Parts: sequence; structure tokens; C-alpha cells
Amino acid sequence: MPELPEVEVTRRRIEPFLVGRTVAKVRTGPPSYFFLTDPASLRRRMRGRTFGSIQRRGKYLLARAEDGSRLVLHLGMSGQLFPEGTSSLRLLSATARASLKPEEQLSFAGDRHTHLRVEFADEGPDLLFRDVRKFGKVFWLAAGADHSRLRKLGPDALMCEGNHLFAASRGRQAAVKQLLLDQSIVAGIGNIYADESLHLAGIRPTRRARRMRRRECDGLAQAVREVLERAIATGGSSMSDFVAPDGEDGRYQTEWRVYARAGQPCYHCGSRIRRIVVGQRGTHYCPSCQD
DNA sequence: ACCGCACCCTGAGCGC
DNA sequence: TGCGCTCAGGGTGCGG
Repeated sequence: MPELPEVEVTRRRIEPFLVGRTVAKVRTGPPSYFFLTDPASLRRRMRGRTFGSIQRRGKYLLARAEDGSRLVLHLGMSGQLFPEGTSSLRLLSATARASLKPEEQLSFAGDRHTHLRVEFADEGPDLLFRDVRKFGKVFWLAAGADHSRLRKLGPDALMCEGNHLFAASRGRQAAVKQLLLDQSIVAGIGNIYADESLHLAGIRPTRRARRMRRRECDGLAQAVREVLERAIATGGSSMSDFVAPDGEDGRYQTEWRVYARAGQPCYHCGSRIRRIVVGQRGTHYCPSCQD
């Protein structure tokens, strides 16, 4: 599931395939809630644009055209953004993979889950946005326009600060983990990095936010930044479907301390990692390191 | 203002 | 072998 590190890795690797290129044609799937801008309108508005930069805000990507209009993308749960011809087995489900010959698995051309394809005026590869679960989002923002989804975002999680977490947690009965997952408080943290950050900070995910002391908020903010920076440096976490635009897997999943490790020993103290549910999310923690 | 929960979707993995 | 069920998760929006 793409969170801040996976989105940032995607941004960096997609940049050379986007910046400076002019859109010749856009192909889309049918209208669905995936398209917050109607696909016909999106195709029309993108044609002829030249992209000047691609930025990230929380888990959103914003590709900026020369006139200040922007293509906004959210990868949702299973979104994949990559140039045509990317070779990765993760672009296919296990069953789809099994039905293909090995040579057909090497280069992905598009399928029914590919909702957006951008063709450019040059000879370079198309850009594809594939999303099996369709929780991703695409919309177009005219120059100077804003969108409620972007307006609501808190400061980027890479800039997470203790005083901000402390202020935001005052009077909140909810678990501190839910605070971290609230994109309007800090933008970019998802389920994996919330659990990982809380373990590094030694704080139990169920701790009521209002009980957090100032010093603990400082420690948690630092842990969030450390975990996210390390995850970016290792190419993000690859589970079933995250694939960077160059087809390479991330490696951070090999460094998970608690996520998906229920029943296994804590690397720090040897206690068995527990799995509980917090705010309808699977939550993993060490009962002895985190209190 | 805050909080719990339903909802959107598909594939994997299970039991029968 | 195959069907039907459950689960996973981000973000929004609803009702309490």
C-alpha cells in the first residue's frame, strides 16, 4: 500500500519520464469514482500540456504543467504509476502471471486495470496508471484552483514535529495511532509506517492521544521522520503490489520491526509481537517495548 | 469537535 | 476442482 515513502520513490523515478514532455494523447478507462475529473474532460484538458515538475504532498502526486494547471494523482491502496515496458512480476496477479508465457511477463502493455495512459509527442514510452482495487484518484486542477482533498492536508510527515503533534493531540480521546493516520494532522503516514514509528518511539498504539506528554511527542515525531527517511532510502516497502516505476522492488519490508510480524519475536527484546485492531486497522506492536 | 463505522473494489486464501 | 465466504486497506462522509 503506497504511503509517503512509496509515493516519494514513485515521484523520483517517474520524474525523468514526465518532466519536459508534451502530452500528445490521453487514453482513459470509463467514468468511475476513480476519476474525480470526468475522463472525457481530463483527456481534453491534458492534451498539448508540457509538464514542468512533479511534486508530492502527503500521499498525493502533483504534476505541474507550464501554465500552472496540475494533474493530481493518488495511488490509493494498489495504484501503480510507471512507464510502458516496465518489467515487473508485481504488475500482474499470481493467477494472471501463471497464464502468461515467461517472455510475456517481462513487459507490461496495459490491461483492464490500467485506467490512464498518457502518450507523449516524443518517441519515449507512455505513462501508465494502473490500479486493481480502484481506490486511487485522478483529477485535474486548473491554474490557481484548489481542491478540498489537498486543502485538508496537514504538514508533510517528513517535517513532522513534536510541538505540532502535542498541540494536535490535546483533548483527543482517540488512540495515538489514529492521530498519526489522520492526514489533516500529518500527511503521508499509513498503516505500516504508523506501526513502525510507534515501535521505534516505544509508544503503544492504543495510548490515548490526550495522555501523550510533550517529550513523547518529540520522540514520536523524530521516529516518524527516521522511519520515513529510511524507507525512502531503501526504495519503499514492496508487498503484493507496490512496484516502483522502474520495476524494482522496494526493500524496506525486510526492515519491518512489527508490521506483519505477529507472533514473531521483537528484535529488541524477544517478546512476541502482538496484533490487535485499532480504528478498524490491523495494528502490530511489542507489548514489552511499547507502553 | 470528535469519534465510530459503512462504503467503494478486487484478489488471495481459506473451509467445505 | 470450485464455489462462496472473509479479509485487507485510504479516504470520505454520515450519524450520534
